[in-house]
Amino acid sequence: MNKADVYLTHLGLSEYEARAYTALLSEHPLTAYEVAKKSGIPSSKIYEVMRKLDNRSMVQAIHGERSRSFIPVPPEEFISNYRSHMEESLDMVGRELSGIEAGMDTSYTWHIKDYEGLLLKASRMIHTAETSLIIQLWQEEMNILYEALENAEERGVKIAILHYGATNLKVGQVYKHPVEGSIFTDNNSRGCALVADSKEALIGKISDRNLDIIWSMNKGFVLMAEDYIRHDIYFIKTARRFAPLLKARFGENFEKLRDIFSDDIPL
Amino acid sequence: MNKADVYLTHLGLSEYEARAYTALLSEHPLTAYEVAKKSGIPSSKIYEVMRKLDNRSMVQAIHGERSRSFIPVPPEEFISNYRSHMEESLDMVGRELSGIEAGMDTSYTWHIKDYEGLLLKASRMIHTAETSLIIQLWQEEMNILYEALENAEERGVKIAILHYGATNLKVGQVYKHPVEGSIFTDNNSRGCALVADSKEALIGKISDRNLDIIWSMNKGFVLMAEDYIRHDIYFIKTARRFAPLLKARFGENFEKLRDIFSDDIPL
DNA sequence: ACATATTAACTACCATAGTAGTCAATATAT
DNA sequence: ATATATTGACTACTATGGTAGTTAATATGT
Repeated sequence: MNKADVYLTHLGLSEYEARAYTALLSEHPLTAYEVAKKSGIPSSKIYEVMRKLDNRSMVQAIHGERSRSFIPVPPEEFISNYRSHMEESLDMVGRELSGIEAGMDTSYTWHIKDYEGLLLKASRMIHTAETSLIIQLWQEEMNILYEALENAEERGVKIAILHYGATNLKVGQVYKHPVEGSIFTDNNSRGCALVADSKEALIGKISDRNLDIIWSMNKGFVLMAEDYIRHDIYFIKTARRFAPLLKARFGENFEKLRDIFSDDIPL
Repeated sequence: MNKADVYLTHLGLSEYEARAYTALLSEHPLTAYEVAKKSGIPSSKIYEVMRKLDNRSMVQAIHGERSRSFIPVPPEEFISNYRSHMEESLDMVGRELSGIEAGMDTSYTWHIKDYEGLLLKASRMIHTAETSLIIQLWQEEMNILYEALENAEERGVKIAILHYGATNLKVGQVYKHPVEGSIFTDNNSRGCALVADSKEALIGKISDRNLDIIWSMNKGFVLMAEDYIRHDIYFIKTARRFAPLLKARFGENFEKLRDIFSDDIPL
């Protein structure tokens, strides 16, 4: 099974169906038997498989004198059909579920287990944000979410980013964190925090193969997360502005001052 | 199983999974056992079902003192996640298949069996048209395809429509066919023809429960279909312009003149 | 030419996995 | 003790992948 077939099975085709379709795409018209040979599908199975593909309107039988051959729908057409089916179903699900749904939950926490889940949640938050986004991220995640952020900014969402690592971000108000000495450089893990519209927050830690992310709309949690990022930003602004002075007064170790200044984060 | 559940199964959930999810949506948090009661799922199955929903990240277990309860992901989030998965798969399929695909087929004819297939094919043609669309449709299909046509016109596609039945279309150049006496009013069936970019054509007949539609990129076929519609349009224009004169000369029956005038269809 | 392979088209049967459904067998709680 | 909660064992149905076998046409060899 090649890559294309794998993805086709993701779309609901059986392995044989996928293989028959891709085989037919690469050369057509072919008789069922020829498709079997080309695809490695047991020739005994091929008729059933072609019948199913025909029912899905993915192939079309053309009748000759004594043989029946098949041609495939062009992939773009299959894709476009599939998409419109999907959108319709999603639409209906949305419509129906909105009727069922009880008042949204604002107190529980959601524990995200995998990296993909994290990115999905973060994307969704950025996409649905209406007024503000406060974000603390590292390069890796930032790269993935960057486009969504540009998009949000265009919509008029105010964005503040506390960025760890090299940066030349062109979106929102960016504060570069002096990575050295941060709690987040310990043991191969990096932090990650995101607050949208002061309504929902995601916060957690990404280790090499280990995720520990929490999302919630719980008001206390959101407030905490927001302040957590905000304070770090204040600290940076403070440090940036008063570094020489502070160093002179307190030595190199002036982190305790991080929450003294709390005036002008643009939100 | 209610409507929502049916649509959820279309998206790949099992019946139990769908029922458990919707039950949980309508009230949460609930323990597995409570979900079973509420949804009518055998309580012996509910733990397995909840585990699956958990794996799909559609529900989240929250642990209390002595009981484990569940909360659902908000439907919008489920839908948004599902969609992004789908789009990704479709994207990959498109990418992979474009490598496989042999040169597109221009000689075979495609026989469309069901009304849905017709609409899908027609929509796709309208959406991918680049320069021109010549269309002959009745009210029913026109209503469904209208939006796609507006869209095409905005893209700069030239559109000529031969429309059967009452019309106040605001898209393209519209010719209203004097339905009375047309071959298409016979025995409860109506015609249907569509040519895009002079490259692909769809033509056929829609009876009450019977479809007989052919699509092809075969050059002869396309030419034929295009002329077929065009001639009908010429006839209308002719009739419209010279009706009194013609009637005076040939009587009421002047249909044979339909292909004398062939000057100014705007394509 | 006649027997023997090979190809083509198609049916039948089996094993496995997932889902729906039933029936106990235990825990745990009040 | 009795309602509540959880697990396990087992049946039935269906979809899928896989193997075997049947029949007819087409080639091939001597």
